[in-house]
Amino acid sequence: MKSSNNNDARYFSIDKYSCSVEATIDVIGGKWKSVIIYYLLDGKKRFNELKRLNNGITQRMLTLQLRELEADGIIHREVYREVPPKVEYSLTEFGQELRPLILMLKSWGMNNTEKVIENRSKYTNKLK
Amino acid sequence: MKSSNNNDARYFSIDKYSCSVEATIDVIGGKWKSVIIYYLLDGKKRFNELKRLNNGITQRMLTLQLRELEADGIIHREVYREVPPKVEYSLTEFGQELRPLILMLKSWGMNNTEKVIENRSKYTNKLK
DNA sequence: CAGGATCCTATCGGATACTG
DNA sequence: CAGTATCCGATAGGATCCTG
Repeated sequence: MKSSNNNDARYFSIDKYSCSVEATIDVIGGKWKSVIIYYLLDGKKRFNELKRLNNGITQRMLTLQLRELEADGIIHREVYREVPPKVEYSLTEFGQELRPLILMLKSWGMNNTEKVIENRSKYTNKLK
Repeated sequence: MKSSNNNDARYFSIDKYSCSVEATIDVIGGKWKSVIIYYLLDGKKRFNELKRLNNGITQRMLTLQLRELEADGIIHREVYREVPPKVEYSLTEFGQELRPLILMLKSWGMNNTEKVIENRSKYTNKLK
């Protein structure tokens, strides 16, 4: 979470969403969230583990995204009082309900990303 | 599209995506795209029609999002040479392949948005 | 190890005015 | 009607340094 003030756009009411598609995207959208959830589908992960899996994400962004997912009730954050510290992230039961959705995102991407890339370059060339 | 220069982040190769989930989100993510696609599921729509349906979207943003969806091969833009001008947007065959995904986004949102909102406010209060 | 705190830039996205 | 063009503030996101 960015801060605890109530101006945060994430804390508007349900009326904020004119379409429920938008609401779902608000939960799993953004550059990293759906990928984080994807990696949590097969079990809990530690902070640095997630950082390695999400190639290129910075500590700051990972922290922010994890906090938002936690706030939405999608993931659980378990802190072990040890030295050195150990924190494990896992999907909540509620978060598990995203499984079919995330798997479909994965599947669509595997089947169609190449075509998208190809379309984009064709379109760019057509503009010239 | 923002411009025709090749620095545009959208024109990186497939290697840009470390996970295919990320690639899919790049196509349907953002604040408006999935909603636009949702409204196109039941047939072609004109520009201002989409503008009205996407409550609050500005002309500028609608144009930008439509151009990107067109570049990715998701939608088709049909221009009628009339006065006043008439432009119709529709899903391509490729875009139709997103149907199950979009419907699942819609369905998840309908079933779970209230709980998300509730979780968020609980979380915020816990922080105080 | 798992972050918090700062600082900074780039992109997102809105407001307004104009046009073929 | 369906856009462009321009300006601007807000937010996303990265780099770096610090710490229990």
